[in-house]
Amino acid sequence: MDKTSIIYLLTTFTTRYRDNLDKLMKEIGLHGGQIFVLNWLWEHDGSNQAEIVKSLKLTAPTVYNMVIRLAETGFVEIKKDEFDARMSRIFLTKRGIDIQAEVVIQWSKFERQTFTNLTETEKMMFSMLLQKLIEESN
Amino acid sequence: MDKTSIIYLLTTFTTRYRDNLDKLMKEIGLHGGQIFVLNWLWEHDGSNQAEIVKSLKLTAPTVYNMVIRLAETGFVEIKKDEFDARMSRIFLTKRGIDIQAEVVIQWSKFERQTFTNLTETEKMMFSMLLQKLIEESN
DNA sequence: CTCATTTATTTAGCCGGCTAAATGTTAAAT
DNA sequence: ATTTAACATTTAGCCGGCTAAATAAATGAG
Repeated sequence: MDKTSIIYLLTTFTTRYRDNLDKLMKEIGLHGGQIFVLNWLWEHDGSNQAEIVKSLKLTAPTVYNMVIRLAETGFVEIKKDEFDARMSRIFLTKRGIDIQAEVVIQWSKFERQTFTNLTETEKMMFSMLLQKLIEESN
Repeated sequence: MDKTSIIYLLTTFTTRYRDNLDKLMKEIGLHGGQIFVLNWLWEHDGSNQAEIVKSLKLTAPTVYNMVIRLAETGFVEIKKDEFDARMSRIFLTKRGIDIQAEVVIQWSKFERQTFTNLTETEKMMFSMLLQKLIEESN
């Protein structure tokens, strides 16, 4: 349980990581989590919340809040489905579409910044290990 | 920006990771973040908040809230410092001391569970890469 | 000694996670 | 046709992060 333990390292890293993501996205008027919702919508405009929940492996209330905030800031619009009154569909606004270019820039800036200290080989190794770590928790 | 991107993997993993930690610690009546505060106090009983902030690399309000909650649930006690009225010192209660044994058990259970899919070599590799990743962000 | 600065904590408010439980709607079973 | 089950969303409330700004107390400069 000392500070060089892998759990300690991981916890420190994950906190820092999310914070850095947030800071970079804040520069273009977005919050850290929102880009994943947008990223899904860029390929699946008009999704309902349930699809986003499934795709991002988050819970309904989490996605609900993110969608609401994206709507409040004008990146998406929420419309009731005409056939199924239970669900609503999320549509990108012009702003939601246009922001993609900026997100791509920040995204790659973030990736570069996060992995500066790693060689390309190390990065691939890290990616491979992450995949193994994720697989298990399914 | 596709789903196999390393940023995606990392975000998925970090979310899952924190959630798993929380679930395991909940079993013994603690929240995920609290064990790091306790872990510091087990070695530095009577610290003030500022020391915890520095040690865990978090912000003052974050630590403040965690300490308050630990006090509310009876793991620590907060006492005003006799010489410096600005600060208070955090002392472990009997409960705060006794919980250590259980935390150690959950901690190692968590580590085992998180890294089941990795060989010992891979785990060391992962740890080494993490250290590199953390160093940079200082 | 006084006043400005630093230090330690607290308050208020936001985001991204979560669980539990309430609504409302649709689909399925009998 | 009615009742039950499943589904999609919403509400309420909590934790762990954060920033910005308010207190309050101690320290340092002159």
